[in-house]
Amino acid sequence: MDETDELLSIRAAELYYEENKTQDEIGQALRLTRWKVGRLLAQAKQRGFIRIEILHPRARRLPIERRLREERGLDDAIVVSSAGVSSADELQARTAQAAADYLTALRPVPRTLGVSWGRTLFEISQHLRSGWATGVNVVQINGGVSLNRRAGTAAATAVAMAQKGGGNATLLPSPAILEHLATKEAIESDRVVAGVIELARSADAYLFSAGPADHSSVHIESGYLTDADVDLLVQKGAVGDVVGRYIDSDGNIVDPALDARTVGLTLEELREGRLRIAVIAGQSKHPVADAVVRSGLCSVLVTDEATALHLLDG
Amino acid sequence: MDETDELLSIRAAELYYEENKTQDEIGQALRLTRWKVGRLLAQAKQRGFIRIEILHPRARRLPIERRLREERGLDDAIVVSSAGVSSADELQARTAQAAADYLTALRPVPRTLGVSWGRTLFEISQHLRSGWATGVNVVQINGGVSLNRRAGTAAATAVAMAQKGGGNATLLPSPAILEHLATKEAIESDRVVAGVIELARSADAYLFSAGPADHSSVHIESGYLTDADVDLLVQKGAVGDVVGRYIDSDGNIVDPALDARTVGLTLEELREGRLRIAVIAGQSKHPVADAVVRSGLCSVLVTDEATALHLLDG
DNA sequence: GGCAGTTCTGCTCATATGAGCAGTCGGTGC
DNA sequence: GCACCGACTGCTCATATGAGCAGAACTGCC
Repeated sequence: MDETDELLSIRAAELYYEENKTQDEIGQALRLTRWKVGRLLAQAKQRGFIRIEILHPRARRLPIERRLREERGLDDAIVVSSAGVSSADELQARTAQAAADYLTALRPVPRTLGVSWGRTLFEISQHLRSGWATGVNVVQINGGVSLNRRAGTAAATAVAMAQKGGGNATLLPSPAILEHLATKEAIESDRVVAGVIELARSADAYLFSAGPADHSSVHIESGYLTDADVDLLVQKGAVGDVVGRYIDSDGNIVDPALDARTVGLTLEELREGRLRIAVIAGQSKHPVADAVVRSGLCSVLVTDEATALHLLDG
Repeated sequence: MDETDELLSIRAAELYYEENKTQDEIGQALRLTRWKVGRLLAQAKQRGFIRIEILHPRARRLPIERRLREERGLDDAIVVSSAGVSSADELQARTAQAAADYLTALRPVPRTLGVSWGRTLFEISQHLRSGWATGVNVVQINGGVSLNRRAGTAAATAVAMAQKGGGNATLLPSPAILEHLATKEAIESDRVVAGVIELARSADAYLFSAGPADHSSVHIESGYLTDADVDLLVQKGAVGDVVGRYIDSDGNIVDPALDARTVGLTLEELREGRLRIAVIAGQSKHPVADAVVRSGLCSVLVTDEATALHLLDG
């Protein structure tokens, strides 16, 4: 296509998309046949001169979703558009909304849903509508957040999801990480705790997020780990955590001793679920998102456009 | 339109614009009739959820051009798109290119073109192609820039335009502003200078830019005015200069004494031209652009999208 | 200059889309 | 309970658009 044609295709595109003229009218204006105009428009599109964006908080990017399914072997992918997003919080909210939508539309409806906790999960629970399901029981799959100053976020998440879904919540009454292995083993052998974990193993679907391995981690905020602990994990290759367990970029446990003191489903147990929905958004989580997807921890990913593109160009 | 329909229209838009499905196929996917799909798409457009941008350095914004003509009484307006522009320089270049395109396409071809000088005009001269016209004579309409360190820019502008247009340049051999009124009158009574000005008065078209009234002014750079002079002009209400003459927001001369020492066409003489093309781009020139358009100094405006929108919401 | 391969052009025809209209539904006021 | 109004639905029909094709024009090569 020569320079003249390129310019003509821009003129044609202006008249077509901004002035809503027909290709025939454009032909008359530019002294071209309407077929030529059609071809110029096709070329303008094909060369990427025309950008069409859907500006809406609920807008998704279907082509990117398809690529994630095809190139990353996911069973499903939900990618929210970041067009017109001004803050990281807004992006997080959009992603949580999309996750809530996905859960609501899920067929068959899971009878038991295993969930982790954290800011993302809490937000999803808030975006779910009452009646999003009928009779969904929610069970926690990893140890809770009792030390957190916003106490009860973990419990509130599971309870809200269950209530709005017309079912019951089963909480895992245990810290996330114990100081001593013996304590952890004692807790897990407790009848109640063991029962919850057993229930969690049998869940129809898992819903979890992932945290970045940096000082903003909830484990630091909750007092389970110190800044120094996290620095050490990062040195060992940690990119983030999933259900409280720190993984490297291949999805392997970084620190087996620490992992042994962590209460809840192990990554192997998690991987045995047939439907494993990860919800991960935001720049800081790009590395964990990559690890989670590459290592097959999730079968379904809900994420934002930038994160999805990051996963695809790796 | 209720919430459900809004969401549906977004889903439909995704399938239509991103997946290139037909409205019929979308209907099957979403369990709607194809007419409903068509209506949803129409509403999505109408509510502004669909944004179509033309990404190209030569792209223009025709609807804004139309509004400028209709609401600001311009004979013509050229508005370059700022979609995908990263720097002020790039925007300036796009605008200059558009001005060059406009000149090239101008019919009837002017036999004599009166031009001012400055960065914008120089850039236009560089963007013009050899042979853009056949036999256009170019005449300077205001005093030159001999004190400038980049000496000869003003002359180079006029000469390049004339050469590429197959005609001759007539330069105005005079400073822009004289220190004493007597000197200015002496210069203007010089046979050569008087002849050039006479020629300028008879030009078929004028092409000029405008400068902001701030310390970045070319008059300061060229040594005709000091920082203090400009501060004083601003205090008196100056928003910028056109052909070397400082105007307020109504387009009136701010300082008649200074104006009397300025060589070249007066604003009244400029206004008598039938075709007066102003090329003004960039954030810092919004106030002058406003004054130029409101006071009818130009009949045609070449500008950028942001400046145009500024003119329209005043 | 002539020839083969390629691109470009203007067409026909099938399909996709938008305008306009009559029937239907759901709510409202009496 | 019923007549009325307005909004919505599914249609017909006219128009706009894209696919595909045959001939024209142009290119490089001998």
